[in-house]
Amino acid sequence: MLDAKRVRDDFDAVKKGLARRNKDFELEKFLELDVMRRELIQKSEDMKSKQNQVSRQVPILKSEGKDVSSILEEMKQFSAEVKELEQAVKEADAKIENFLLNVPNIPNELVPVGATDADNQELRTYLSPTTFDFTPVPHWEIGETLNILDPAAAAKTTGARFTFYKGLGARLERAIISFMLDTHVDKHGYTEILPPFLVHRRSMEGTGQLPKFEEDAFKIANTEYFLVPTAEVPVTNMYREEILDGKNLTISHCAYTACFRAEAGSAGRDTRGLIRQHQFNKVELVKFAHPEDSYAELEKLTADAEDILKLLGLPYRVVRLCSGDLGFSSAMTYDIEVWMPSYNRYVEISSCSNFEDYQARRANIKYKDNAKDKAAYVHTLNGSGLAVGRTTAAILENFQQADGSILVPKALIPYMGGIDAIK
RNA sequence: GGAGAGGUGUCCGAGCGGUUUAAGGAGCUGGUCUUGAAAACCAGAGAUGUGCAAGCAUCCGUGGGUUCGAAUCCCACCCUCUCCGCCA
Repeated sequence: MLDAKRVRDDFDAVKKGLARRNKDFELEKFLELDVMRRELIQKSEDMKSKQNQVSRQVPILKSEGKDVSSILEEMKQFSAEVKELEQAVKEADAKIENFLLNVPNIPNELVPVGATDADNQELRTYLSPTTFDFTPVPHWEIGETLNILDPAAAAKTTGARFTFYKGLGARLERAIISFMLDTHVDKHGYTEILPPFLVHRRSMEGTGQLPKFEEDAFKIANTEYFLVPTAEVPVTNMYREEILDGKNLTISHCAYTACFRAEAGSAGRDTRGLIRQHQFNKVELVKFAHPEDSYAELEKLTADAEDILKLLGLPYRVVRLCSGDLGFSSAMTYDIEVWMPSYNRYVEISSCSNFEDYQARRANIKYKDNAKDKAAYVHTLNGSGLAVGRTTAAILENFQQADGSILVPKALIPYMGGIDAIK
């Protein structure tokens, strides 16, 4: 969420920045609420101050043997008024918070203004789209032919948008998870986390999944638990309500979790294959950085995610999301898109974002370089490193052979127990 | 799931209705002393809101309540620990 003070003091700049999202957020309403709130605060605090003064006098007067009953009687009424005002302040606070929760982050200046993903800015490509001297087949067909994916079985046990991985399919998915984690830990210097797959409401709010996107989340019936839509939620909220030692920044974590998404509003899209599932595996990268370092860290994080695709030999490109495609909490996002032959286009496999202090303010994550410094909000970043199911799909499609077999990328062979092809 | 104990500042820990402006100790920061350090002594130190500022207000797990006044009393919830039960 945005800083109320910043919106108030730097109103025109904030309004201008947000205008690039092609939507009016009616910030003027905020100003009204803000004035109202501060008036109430002033009044209520003045009264509380008076109340405290009188209350301090009572024991003194009593010890002097004076009669205080008339004071107590008078204060009874006063106290009731204070309570009313306190309630009004609370309501005003809630209104402001509710308003700000519905205002997205201000896009970085580098973010191109645009409406849809067509306006995203391509920054670089790696390798050329894969060519075949035979007719390639989509990964869902490969999965069926090789008997390594079984969505029909999942339909029986669970429903649409789930799958069973079988045999070498399961092995491949597991190999990719291990390969990604090992690479990020050993080569890129991240600290591995294996978090809970369930979180409570406060965590979902801390990272901005709620309240705006409740319909996208799976909630466990009769509880306040949600299935994690991404490891970003538990890993970022690990540090909620903390003041971190600035010396320990940048903190870099990588985490594997299964991810669960309701995919409300995606009905009929990507219904076949591994591209859009209710449950999928992902290795996530999360960073907590000094504000002045956060954009350099975004470049590093994106490069670390790209490195996985390079090591696997998959063609991809990197785009900078335009303002219309930019996520609600993000100030700037790079999408990494892998070449997917069945789609005959690039498909998102990672989304690397700098949230600046937007998440940190909501989750109350601060840092101090020295004991005497004033605590300031950290910048949070995250990105997929990478989506595992989509990586499996990309490997099946890009490395398929004329005989229907799949060549296992060199980097994965050790993780496959030496198996170099799936037949 | 049952029974019990407990959550106080960076940490340990006292306080159980009004000089608490949260005792005391450790650690931390600065200073004195010292060639330097240690020790000793002195001083300082949090967060949030509000205000130009001085200041004021709030913060003792969380949320309510009682009271002129709550860390302290009452209610609900959360979490931790111990024992029992169950369990991968």
